[in-house]
Amino acid sequence: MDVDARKLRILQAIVDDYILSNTPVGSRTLSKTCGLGVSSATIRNEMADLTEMGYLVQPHVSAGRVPSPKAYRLYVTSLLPQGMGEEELSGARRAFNTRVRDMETLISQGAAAISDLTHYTALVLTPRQSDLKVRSLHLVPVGGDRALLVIVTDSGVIRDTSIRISSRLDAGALYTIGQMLTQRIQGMTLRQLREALYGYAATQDADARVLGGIADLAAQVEKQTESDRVMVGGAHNILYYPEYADVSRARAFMNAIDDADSLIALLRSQDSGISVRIGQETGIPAFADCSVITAPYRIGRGHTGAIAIIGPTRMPYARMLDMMRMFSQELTQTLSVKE
Amino acid sequence: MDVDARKLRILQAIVDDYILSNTPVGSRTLSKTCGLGVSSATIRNEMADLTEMGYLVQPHVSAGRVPSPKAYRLYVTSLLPQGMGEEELSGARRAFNTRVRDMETLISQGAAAISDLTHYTALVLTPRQSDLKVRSLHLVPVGGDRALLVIVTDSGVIRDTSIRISSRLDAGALYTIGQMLTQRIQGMTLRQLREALYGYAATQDADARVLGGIADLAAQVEKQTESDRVMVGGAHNILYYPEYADVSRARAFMNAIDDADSLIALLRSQDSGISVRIGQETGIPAFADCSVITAPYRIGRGHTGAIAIIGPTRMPYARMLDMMRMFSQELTQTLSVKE
DNA sequence: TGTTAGCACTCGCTTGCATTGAGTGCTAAC
DNA sequence: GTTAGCACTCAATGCAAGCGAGTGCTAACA
Repeated sequence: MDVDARKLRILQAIVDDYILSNTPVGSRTLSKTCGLGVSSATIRNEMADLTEMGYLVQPHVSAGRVPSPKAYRLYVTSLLPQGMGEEELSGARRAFNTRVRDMETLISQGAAAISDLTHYTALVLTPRQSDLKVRSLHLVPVGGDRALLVIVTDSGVIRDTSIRISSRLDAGALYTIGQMLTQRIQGMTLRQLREALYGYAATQDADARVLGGIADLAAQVEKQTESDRVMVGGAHNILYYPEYADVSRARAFMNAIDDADSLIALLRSQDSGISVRIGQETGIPAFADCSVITAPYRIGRGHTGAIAIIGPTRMPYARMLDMMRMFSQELTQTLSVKE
Repeated sequence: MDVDARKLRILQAIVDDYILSNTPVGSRTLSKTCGLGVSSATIRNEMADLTEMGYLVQPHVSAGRVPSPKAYRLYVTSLLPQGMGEEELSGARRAFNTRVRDMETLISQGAAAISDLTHYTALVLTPRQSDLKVRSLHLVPVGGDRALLVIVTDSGVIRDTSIRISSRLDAGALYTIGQMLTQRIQGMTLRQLREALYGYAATQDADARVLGGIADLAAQVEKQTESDRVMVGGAHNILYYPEYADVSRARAFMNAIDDADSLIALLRSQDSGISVRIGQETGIPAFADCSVITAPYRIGRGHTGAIAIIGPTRMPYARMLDMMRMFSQELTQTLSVKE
């Protein structure tokens, strides 16, 4: 059987309607709204075909039809209606830009901003940083046996962590050490830096030995550069969707959202462009009834972090794709202008 | 009418039972569990008295009794049963300490740790820092027209923010400026520092002028020191309590949790010790059915930050008070050992 | 005087049943 | 190929009956 133009039109109307209403859509209402000028009976015949082909599902025999994941897939791939108007989009762009001005606020507020603007749960994956080049390294005493390690990279990104130092070195000594180390490591990638630090620790290099906590330092760099971080915003937006009126489903969702590792895997597994994953395609059981829209953003030339929103499969895809595309562009631009 | 010993005993049994079961407790079950060896009829008489006195509430005439906020208040004040055993408590202490080792992790993970261990929603209020004394100030170039400002205080706490600097100063120049400023401001409180910076900006002091962004700097210091920050952890723990099986209640709760200002007010309004606020006492309408346990923690000698948990009024107070007391002690100790 | 057994009564909850109505599939006519 | 008509299905709604946990009251008892 073939999916002809009229079937497509009807399918699109069903998805559009269902996205708004969240109730199975019947043939009668459809005959009025889809604009084909055919009667409900005709629609019924077409719907029967679409059901047989797996695009529609009937909750029960006397209910309307609900789009299947397969229908959403087709819809996203080739049936997207008009997206957001330009004026609406630029409003959102302004709202977004007032909240995300640099890498720092991206990490702390980006997820919140995206979730506020989309009303979905938002994820921000920080860029994998092991390929960034080191520009300089600084040590700042913070009292006791701890110092703040600041690594400035290529794209202005800072990795700062507090590390232990063996003895009470004063600010001047730490500054000198920082300068010294900077000279040695300038231009290395963070990955190389980490390896070099482990090398220093092993060979007891005279200069490096000054820092008692050199191994600690290397370990910190490793931890910071290897493990991506993912920030979640607006997880409880999910409570506004009737699909999650049942608290146990909301709980399952929240638990999945808490599992940073699988979220990272989810965001890392994207292809280079913006992508939509529907239902099972997410690969996470708790998101079987959800869709995930992922978009990359870039820092400097190397790739790449990712942003994502998660919501019920019933999602206004056209709008959300516009939004995510815009966020991605704005972020990439904002973060590379910094350099 | 008098609240004699037996009434107290019965009230305590009712609260204990209700905390576990979340169902109105009847006279029959009570006569078996409260250990007084009296019949249900006697209990009924006592319960009638307690109801009249406002300690108990009947959802409807043929249901058991439910403790009123007044009952919880009495319970917390003078009826607390045995708290946690020492071995159980020290287990929790270990779990907590492996997750919160310093100020930094306190801010980023403290709320998560507390909520995980208590299964309630946890709040961490960062200490008001305007009274901390400045030990040193450092500037680290991070590319472009931005520098990282690190202020090291009295208690090893770091406030770091990125500020704009007018021209491209290299690391050496920034270091010198940092040293210079450190000499001038050492020993000031953060509040004094802020005022001094505004002073510099106004008088065009020769040394300070080097920093084009001095006003920016002052503003940042003000922002960082004046506005308390509150971190929330485990907000969705609330979904595990049947009191919030209705999603609209969960939503209301989440919205209240998102209102940082009122949370800060809530945590700031505590007295010096550990405190329990029940229902209306919280002063936040959305928490009318909740209790909040607040505990202060100290950094150095000045006070103080606060931690809190929020959950349904039906809360195992004895355990939670033990826990919060322990968290508070551990934090205070961990953070002052740092010095 | 305090305690207890007994009993009628209340009322939320569950179960079962009939009704409703939106929506379907099928058939026959256009 | 399209449409009108019709019988059928089934979730949802409303209603009544029965159940049972729990109460208040009264009378008897220690």
